[in-house]
Amino acid sequence: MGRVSDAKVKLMDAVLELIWTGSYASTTIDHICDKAGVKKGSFYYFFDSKSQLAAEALDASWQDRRVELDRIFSVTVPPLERLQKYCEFNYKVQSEIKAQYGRVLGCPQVSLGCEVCTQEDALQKKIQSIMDYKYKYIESAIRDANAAGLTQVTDPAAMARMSMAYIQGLMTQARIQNSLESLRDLSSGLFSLLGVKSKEVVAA
Amino acid sequence: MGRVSDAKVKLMDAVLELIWTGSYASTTIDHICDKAGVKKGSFYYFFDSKSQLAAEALDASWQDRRVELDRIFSVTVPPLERLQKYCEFNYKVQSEIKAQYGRVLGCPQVSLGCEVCTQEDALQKKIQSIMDYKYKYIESAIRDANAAGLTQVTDPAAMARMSMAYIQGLMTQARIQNSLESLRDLSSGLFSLLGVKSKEVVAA
DNA sequence: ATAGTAGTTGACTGTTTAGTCCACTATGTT
DNA sequence: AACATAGTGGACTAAACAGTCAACTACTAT
Repeated sequence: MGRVSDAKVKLMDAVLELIWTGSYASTTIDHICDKAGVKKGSFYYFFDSKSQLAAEALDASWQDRRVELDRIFSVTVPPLERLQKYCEFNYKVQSEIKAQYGRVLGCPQVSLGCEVCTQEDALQKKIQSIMDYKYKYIESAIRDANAAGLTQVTDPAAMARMSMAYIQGLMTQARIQNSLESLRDLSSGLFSLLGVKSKEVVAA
Repeated sequence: MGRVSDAKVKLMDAVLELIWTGSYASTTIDHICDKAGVKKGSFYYFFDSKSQLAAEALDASWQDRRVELDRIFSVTVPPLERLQKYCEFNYKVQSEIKAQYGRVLGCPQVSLGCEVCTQEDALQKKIQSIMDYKYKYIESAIRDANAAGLTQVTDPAAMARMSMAYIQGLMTQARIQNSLESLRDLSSGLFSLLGVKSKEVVAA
């Protein structure tokens, strides 16, 4: 009953794009509404604040991304190949983003998390929980690689965080430098970190 | 001639602290002036804009940091020990920051660079140039390690960037999680990345 | 001691911002 | 057809914001 609307979706799309191509604090509610083609009255009809919108948008976007990660990290794929594919996937995403926006934009969780962690508690917690999911993909792949005798990682959880730090670090570099170069060969560093020789990876 | 002033220094200190503990865009000129105990008229007497102030402050702060890095990366120190000391230094700095502010704040260049790179060109270039200096310390240590037969890194420049990505990635994680934990053992991952066995490091 | 100058002050402008409010409109349901 | 209701529009307020300016003050070189 009543009229139907896609304003909510439009606002969520707009806020993500504005934050990613710019920053959280520089993204105003007016900008979001302009970009979404939605009036402020409608904004406040659906959301209480920018941070609530951002949190919901982040969550929705993560639900989409999750599907792709589940495919990449399928347990039917050999563990080191999962990591290899994940590196390639990151490169692919950033290439497409650069083609679309003319800029490498890096990891949205890192950029946003880094900016708001001291100021927006609810958002920070949302980002933290998304990151925790991401660690689990890597951690599980490492455990499986250990089980297959491909690695001898003593603390897979800690190594998963290190691995993500390495990947996210290069993604952040890529954003700051606006260059895809350092992302081309993401996996070789990752495998060094895991103590895997390149030959073993090719074999796997 | 005329009266003397420390307002410029106070403004530079204030802007760095506000950006680091918060973010660039959320730091207003009024906030900076309040924190520095300086009136806005004086701000505009010394600086044209927030971005100019930030760039000068960043540069001044880098000149201080440089002295410490020159000591840590002294060529009289064995190359792998330099890297070890650099990791320990990063941990020490973040510990002190956490003791002072109640938060881990990570690397200021990364946080700021990540936030402003799509919006503030002059600032972005300043940050880029500081980062380029940082890469050189690592790169040189890697070359020296190669020469000493401690590593066999084929592209020291690329590996320096990877190494910094790893360190900065963990620093960013530490900021987002507000935890020093992942920084405790920064060096072991770094040495894995470089293909060095821990025993060789201890020996060095 | 005083003149010239570097630096300070606070009041001022206009703009952007978040957030409110309510009359209005479109749509599914009966 | 008309009612109930989900969603819209736009005008409004108050606060925060960047930036300006001219009168003022304190210092130092002579």
